Amino acid sequence: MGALRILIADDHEVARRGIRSLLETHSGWEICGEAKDGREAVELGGALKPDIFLLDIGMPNLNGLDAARQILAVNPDARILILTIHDSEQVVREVLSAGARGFLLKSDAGRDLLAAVEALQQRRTFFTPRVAQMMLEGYLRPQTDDLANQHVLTPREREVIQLVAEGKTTKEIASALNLSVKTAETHRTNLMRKLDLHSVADLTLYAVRNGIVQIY
Amino acid sequence: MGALRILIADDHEVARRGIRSLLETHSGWEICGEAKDGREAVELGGALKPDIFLLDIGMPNLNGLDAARQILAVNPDARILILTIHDSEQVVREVLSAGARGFLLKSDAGRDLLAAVEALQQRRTFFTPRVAQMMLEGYLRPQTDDLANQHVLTPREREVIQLVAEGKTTKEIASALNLSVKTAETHRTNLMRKLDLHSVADLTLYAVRNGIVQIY
DNA sequence: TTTTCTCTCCGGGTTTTACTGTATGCCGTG
DNA sequence: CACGGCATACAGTAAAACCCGGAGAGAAAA
Repeated sequence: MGALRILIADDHEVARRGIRSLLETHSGWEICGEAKDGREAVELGGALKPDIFLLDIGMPNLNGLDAARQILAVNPDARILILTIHDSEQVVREVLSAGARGFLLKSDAGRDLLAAVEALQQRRTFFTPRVAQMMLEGYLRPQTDDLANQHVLTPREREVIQLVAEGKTTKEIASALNLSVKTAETHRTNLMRKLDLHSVADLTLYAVRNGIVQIY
Repeated sequence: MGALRILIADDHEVARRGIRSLLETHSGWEICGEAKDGREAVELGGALKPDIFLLDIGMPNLNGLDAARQILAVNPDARILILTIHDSEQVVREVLSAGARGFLLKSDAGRDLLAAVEALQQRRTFFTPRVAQMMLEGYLRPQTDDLANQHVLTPREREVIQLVAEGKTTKEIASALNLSVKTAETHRTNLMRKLDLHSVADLTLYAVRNGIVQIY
């Protein structure tokens, strides 16, 4: 059997070079092509028939998720690994619904990329523990897709995290929501446990990332 | 004369690899070190005395702009090239005021990185036409309240607020900056007094709004 | 030179968080 | 109906954050 043929799609040349350089340390793998956006990835995918597609999400012309859907529509056996800088639950869910077999943060790529490609080579899936955790908590229950984010946190918890992220103390939150201080505390505790976060700053960044509070 | 010694700082290993791979195509250049955040860049800079620093802006622990300021404070002859994904006028202005000799978008890096490093090697500056245009527009315009805000905080305070916004406890901050816990506390207190903010969440939002921490 | 600013450090105090539990009623699904 | 998830509420503890002071060294500005 021949080498495992991999197609890389990323709009940044330095990123493609970095990925290529990392993958080339592994024998038996071949970078059969590079695409600078999703459209090119789809076209090259049809022409080159790679075994594995390595797609960035944020690309011009056609993003990686829509590219994945198009690739899979033509070739359902394509193995797709999504590589991106974003890691909100919303993104994770979209990645999964697009049909990707793996998902990797760019910040983790240095450590996990080889393992991820190996997993896909052996027709397994690859998700970092953090993403796997999100999947367990969010995706396994029936998803109504559009309001997906709401399903991880309860409505009450979303109210609370917004107030936390806006700088309110627990006492102020309790007062604003007509709760006892103890109840507000419980919601905070549950939020931190659910999201595996352990400080107000982390909760605030989560709220920003997920559009629960407005930055501007 | 020896090789031109270059230090690379980027929190993503794939990015560092890509940059390294690109620079290694040029003879007479040597990557003397890699840093995964600004603090490491400052430390390695002191130890290795590179000719050129290649700094990403969005990095944990210490961002590239504050790292540039610290490096230049110790070694005013350091040549610094900023490499980033953001290209707002505000960012350009901060890059210039930090004392960088060059500024490059990551999306342009594949095309322009070698030329940029060459420019700095010859003790010239490098700015892409797009950035040069922004400089012209940005400098003609009197500074808005942004820059004023910038000067409200001391460099030390910016370091502290970044770490606070990244979810570090006061103890962890003290340890990271080699301070007593009391000193770290004082900086926190002063930050809150200066900015008229009164919670970690408010500090975090301030840091996000002012680009001291990266959201993604 | 005097003044101001920055960074450093400390004592002593109160308030708030973070975390671990327990518990009760409500409500919708299977 | 039983079960699970949700919202509610409480007890208690250790840690952290917050806030009030003060103070010295060194650098920069007036």
